[in-house]
Amino acid sequence: MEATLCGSYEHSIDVKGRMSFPTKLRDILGPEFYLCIGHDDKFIAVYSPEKFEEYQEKLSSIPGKKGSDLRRKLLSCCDRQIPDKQGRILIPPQLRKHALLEKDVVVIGASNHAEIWDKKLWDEFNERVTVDDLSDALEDLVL
Amino acid sequence: MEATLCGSYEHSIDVKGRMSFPTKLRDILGPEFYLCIGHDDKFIAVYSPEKFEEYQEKLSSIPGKKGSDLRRKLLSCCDRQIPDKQGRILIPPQLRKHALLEKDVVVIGASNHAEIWDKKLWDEFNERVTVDDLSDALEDLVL
DNA sequence: AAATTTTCCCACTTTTTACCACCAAATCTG
DNA sequence: CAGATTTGGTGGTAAAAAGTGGGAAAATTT
Repeated sequence: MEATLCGSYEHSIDVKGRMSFPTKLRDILGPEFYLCIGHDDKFIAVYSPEKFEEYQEKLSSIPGKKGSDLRRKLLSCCDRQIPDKQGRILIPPQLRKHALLEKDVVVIGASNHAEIWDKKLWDEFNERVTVDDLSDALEDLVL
Repeated sequence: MEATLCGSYEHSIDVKGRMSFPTKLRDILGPEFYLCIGHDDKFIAVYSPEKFEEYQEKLSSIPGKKGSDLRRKLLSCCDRQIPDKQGRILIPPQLRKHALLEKDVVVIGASNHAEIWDKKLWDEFNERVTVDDLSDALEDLVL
């Protein structure tokens, strides 16, 4: 079993559109990974090649017009990234726009994938979603 | 069956954010462990890699937006720690904030995990919760 | 072919991490 | 019971790694 992606890391996008990707997450994800549209909020989802493969297969299994529209929409934004020697990646403009990334960003680990958030939006998320609010869901979680 | 984590140990966090982790608990937990948000009070929960794995899998099983919010919220704060040669670990700022850790802390063993409390909060807990108050739950407990 | 954009790499700065040495407390031994 | 030894805890320093800015080379476009 591969290690779990976790933790949060603050970085910033420079004038060239580059951002350094957290070393600890890179160590787990491997030398290359895929940037995709995040589904249930405004962020960029980061998958290892294996996870990306799974993602794609799931997409392919959706039938009809809805399926092909979805594939078009989602896959057209995906981008394979190989960090440079300094561990930086380039954020494509469409994804940057989708996730509303300005300058300061937060990268978080979320078990099988990572997520890139604009810092402001992440701070808002953290204010909006508190551990107390989720406590009912947490009751079953005690080890 | 591995040994039970128990006892309480007073330590303090130095200017660098380091604290020495009790030797007796380290001997049981092993060479590395995970720091996570404590759920039902203000503290840091400490899990062995195996327990953390379980924790993560339980989290992954929660469906829907609530599930992904929960994973985001909780896993973004988790941190894998390997104590240095002196047995010290580094407390990440978010977790320190969550558990309201100032300088003096108490580490307690709680069977399958450990907990890091701010000393003040732990003292308050001990005043608030007495064995007498819990006596009804204790009746079935006689060996 | 010139200019602009993109990619890759170098070097400096800052942060992090690992190690070393000292101090205190507890334990052991004569 | 007292000195000695070992073990655990703390502060500080040095080395390593990560992060950032900038510049040169390659590729692309006009």
